[in-house]
Amino acid sequence: MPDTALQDYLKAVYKLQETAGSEPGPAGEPVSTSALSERLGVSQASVTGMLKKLARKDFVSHEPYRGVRLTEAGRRVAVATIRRHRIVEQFLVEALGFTWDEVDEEAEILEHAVSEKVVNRMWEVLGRPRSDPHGSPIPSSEGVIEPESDARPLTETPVETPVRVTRIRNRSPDELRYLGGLGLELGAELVLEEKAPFDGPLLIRVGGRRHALDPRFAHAVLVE
Amino acid sequence: MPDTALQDYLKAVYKLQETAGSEPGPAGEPVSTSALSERLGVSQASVTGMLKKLARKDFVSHEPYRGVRLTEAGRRVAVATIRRHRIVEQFLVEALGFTWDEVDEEAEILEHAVSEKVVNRMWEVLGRPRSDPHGSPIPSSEGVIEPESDARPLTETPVETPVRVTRIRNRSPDELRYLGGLGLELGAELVLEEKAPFDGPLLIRVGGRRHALDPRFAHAVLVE
DNA sequence: CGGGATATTTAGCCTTGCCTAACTTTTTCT
DNA sequence: AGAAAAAGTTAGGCAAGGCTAAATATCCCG
Repeated sequence: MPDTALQDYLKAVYKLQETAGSEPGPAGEPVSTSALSERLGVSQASVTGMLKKLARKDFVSHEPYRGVRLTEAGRRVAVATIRRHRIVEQFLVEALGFTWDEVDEEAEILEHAVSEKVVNRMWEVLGRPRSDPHGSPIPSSEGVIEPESDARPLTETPVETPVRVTRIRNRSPDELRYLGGLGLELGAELVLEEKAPFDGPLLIRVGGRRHALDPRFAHAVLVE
Repeated sequence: MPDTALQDYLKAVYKLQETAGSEPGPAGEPVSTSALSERLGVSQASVTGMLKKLARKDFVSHEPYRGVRLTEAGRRVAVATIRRHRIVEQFLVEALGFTWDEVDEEAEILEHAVSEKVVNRMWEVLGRPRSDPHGSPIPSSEGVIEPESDARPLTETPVETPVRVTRIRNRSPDELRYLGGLGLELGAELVLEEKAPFDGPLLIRVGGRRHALDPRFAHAVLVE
């Protein structure tokens, strides 16, 4: 695909706006050059260059020195890319027997190669799933993302109350395998037993077993 | 993928060596710059440039003004690319419900995006097929291509002898739909009723129906 | 408020793969 | 054979997307 880079940048802007706790799009928080540089593994100068191009094509609005935000057109491209990514992931797991830790890497490439026709067929064959193997919602072909009920990071859940894992926002195969090893899979029941004062490890109980959980992981685990 | 162009060139050299009736590889017929230019839809100058690069990397041997042939390394890359292409095509038809005329285009892109792991899983899920939707053999993962029994072009088959369609070497969706409309599908029985003297249309009978067949199509239909 | 630290942009360069135009080699045809 | 045609190569450019180094904005803190 010729616009692999373009899609990757827009997706990164989208996710960073989202991470900032804002609606990705013209109204959300702007995203800094350095954040994009880090996320994409590319020099800041390269980011600036690409942002100018994206701004010229009206996919982002760029105020020099103050970051970018997606335009409506940019948001559409980003969401379509995320849709392809998540459907491909789900397909790799459900139809081809991959494990959840292997699929992000593969999908990162396939999301740029798979046509709308192919991805829509995959989605049909899978029975029109609403989420991917990590519990992330699959946007509709019209670009709508169903809001996630009331899932919250494990770090913000009350102590001694049973909750269920609904989503795991983590892309590292190693870390996903580690979490899976603890029994932290989608749908797993768990109880938060002890929350460290500031940013220390959490103590959780999953399937009768107790584990200490690094807060960085815990933040990526959404429960309800 | 970074080496999309490289794979496309090597695949084209492979197919052109093969078309010349020779074993693709160091021993086969050399392929001309202009043949590659036409097949790849790229200027002759561009072909020359790329051939120099491929020669530098030892994927082809290039005698200036006299064409190129694949080295053993080049053959391996070409065959692996063809394997991915054909497995993807078969998968699109068998697992995703595409029709045989739609899949070449899609596979042309996916062949560069799909990892060995993914393509091998597809092949397993399909039940280890030996050929693709057009009857073309799927190379093994070691790069071996089973020789096709004694399939011959329809143009070289004796008159009034029933034969069976084993392969259709044609990539144009329009033409494939046209052939399908005549009943010329894999496995179809047909009889060649009349062969024009030099290069005129053939008269064939398929499933009780008689059709005139342009010799260019007829050459692409292999039978046994 | 001023200045150093940090973030961002600009300038200049590289590689890929493509292009056209001009030149050279090979082929073909009389 | 010898010239015209065809095929192939070289030269010079362009757009994409990267990079580093240098210049400039912004931020933050004493």
